[in-house]
Amino acid sequence: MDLEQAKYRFIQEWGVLGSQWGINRAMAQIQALLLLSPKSLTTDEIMEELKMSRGNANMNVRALIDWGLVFKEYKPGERKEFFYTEKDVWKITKQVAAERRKREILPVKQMLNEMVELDLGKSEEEKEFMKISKEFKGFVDKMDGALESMSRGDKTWFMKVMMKLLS
Amino acid sequence: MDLEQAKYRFIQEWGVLGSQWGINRAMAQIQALLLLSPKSLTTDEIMEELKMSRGNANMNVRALIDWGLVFKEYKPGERKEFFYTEKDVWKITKQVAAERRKREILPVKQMLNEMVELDLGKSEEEKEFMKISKEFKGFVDKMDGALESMSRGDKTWFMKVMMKLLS
DNA sequence: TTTAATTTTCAGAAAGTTTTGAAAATTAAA
DNA sequence: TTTAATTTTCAAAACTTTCTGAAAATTAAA
Repeated sequence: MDLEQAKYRFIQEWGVLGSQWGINRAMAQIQALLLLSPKSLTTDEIMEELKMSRGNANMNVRALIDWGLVFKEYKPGERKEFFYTEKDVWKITKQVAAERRKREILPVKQMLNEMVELDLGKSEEEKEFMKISKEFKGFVDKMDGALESMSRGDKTWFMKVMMKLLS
Repeated sequence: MDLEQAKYRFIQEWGVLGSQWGINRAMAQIQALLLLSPKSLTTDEIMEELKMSRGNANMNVRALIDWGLVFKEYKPGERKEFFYTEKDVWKITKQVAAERRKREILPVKQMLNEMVELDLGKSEEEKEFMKISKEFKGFVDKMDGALESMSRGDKTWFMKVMMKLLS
């Protein structure tokens, strides 16, 4: 297997993983390409390497920038924009955790907060609803705390929350 | 907000969360419905409550059973099958972690194992490829170890692996 | 200023996923 | 055995997401 084949395999696999995690394939592939590239790349190079349209490349580079995973660079004498990615896998993880927390956990927390405030509990069904809502709220709050400390990079706090979560 | 509205909101929100995590909406909604129900439900009740077709209900109940999250029950004198779900949120989490690990992490681990075995390293690009592959392999292996101990329910081991991951 | 390079946007097309509904298969009661 | 209830399957339809490509907007060199 030569570099081209290996790169292709890496990028494909990363794309599949991304799509299973709610990150679109093109976005994951662009990130993989930038990860493997020792230098920053232009939109045209991304298009060429990944065989995708300008629109697609542009939109997904923007999305990666929004996620705080990719950065723009200007080179002296060059008109085009160059893109590079964060390569520290732990920083990437923290960044993704922070973003997903904001986008996904927060709405669920909000919903559960509304639920536990309700004054239901007459019927069997209502009792079950309140019970599950409370249990889930407790869990989601702890999980969120763990994620929050993780994205803050506070290891001690993270371990503490994890211990609580596990007990 | 009465029970019906609250239930509806809970189920909808759970469906959205599911779809962001690669679990399809119907599957997440069925799980939510069963979570909130104090008794086990038939396919017809699921269809009725969630306004979905028999085919869809059947397929997704099967999928939940495959994931080890839902169980079948036969009631004496009843012809129909009744379904109920695991309600312990921590057990659910472990189960999901175990399944996703099997389905998603394993292929990536395998790919990375192939990559680090390659004998590349002449050009700058090849060096970068090997470097990133090795770093990612290290990270994914540790993450996988954490997940594995989590799904085994081995808290001590989980904390140990997490400590390593964080340092 | 023009002009040319580059980036962004977005409507429509393509691709992918989910859902339906009805027919086929299975199961168990009569 | 029938017969009827129930579950499963799957082709086609509906829906959702992603992608393209060309036009519009922006940027900066000439």
